[in-house]
Amino acid sequence: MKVNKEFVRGSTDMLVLSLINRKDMYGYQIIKELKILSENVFELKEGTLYPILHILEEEGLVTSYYGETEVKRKRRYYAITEKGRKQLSEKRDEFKIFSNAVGKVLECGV
Amino acid sequence: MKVNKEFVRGSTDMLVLSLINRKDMYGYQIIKELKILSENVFELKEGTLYPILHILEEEGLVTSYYGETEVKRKRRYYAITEKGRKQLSEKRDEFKIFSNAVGKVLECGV
DNA sequence: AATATATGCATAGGCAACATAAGTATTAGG
DNA sequence: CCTAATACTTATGTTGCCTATGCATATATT
Repeated sequence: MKVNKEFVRGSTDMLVLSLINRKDMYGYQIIKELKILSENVFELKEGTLYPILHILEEEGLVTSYYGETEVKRKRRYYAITEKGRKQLSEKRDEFKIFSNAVGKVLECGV
Repeated sequence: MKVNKEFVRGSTDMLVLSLINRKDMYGYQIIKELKILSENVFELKEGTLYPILHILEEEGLVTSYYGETEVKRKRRYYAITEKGRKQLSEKRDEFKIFSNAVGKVLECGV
């Protein structure tokens, strides 16, 4: 993790949803692709991600299923739901409001 | 507070330092001006801010003094230190890295 | 063949940042 | 005179995430 973890707090759900929104994904894959996409800024721990996925599923934002033929190793894939897409959209908007506000405060203090 | 509080977590110190960097300020004033500057996005609670100010002072990032003549009411003013300016600059850079990374992840998921 | 490394998932336990909430005291305005 | 705003303080609780560990399988290395 390249940045203070406290910054990331609160945006993890949104980031995970955003990845799953592209395509169905399994946990381990989410960790790897998030690291690559963010250019090593985000390095989710397994102990962080898996509980989040379980909660997202409980809340009906994603559904899950076992990957079939491709590999023998068990993989639980997650797919975003309509509710999840809506939530993602809201979070995305909220984040923009947030980061714009931070920008305003930081600029004036220069 | 217009946005999920969890987004704000981790950036509070930076925001407070940024305000104090403009000019010496007292606690109550910080709350009010932060609200105005951010256009109601950030609404710090007293129970959040004052402990933060005390910690910033302990860490040598700010110093404090009692306001003198202007008003009778006691006001503890906070001033940023050299160490505080350095810290602010680092946090600012970190936040840019963070928000750029979020941008990358969100964009690709559209 | 034995070992290490990567893949893949799971969960108990703890920390620290912040919110909640309540308290004290002074001043301004109706 | 009484309410609202100003100004600061502190205890207690919540929660998102990390740490740490465990399990199991597949691949690479030696």
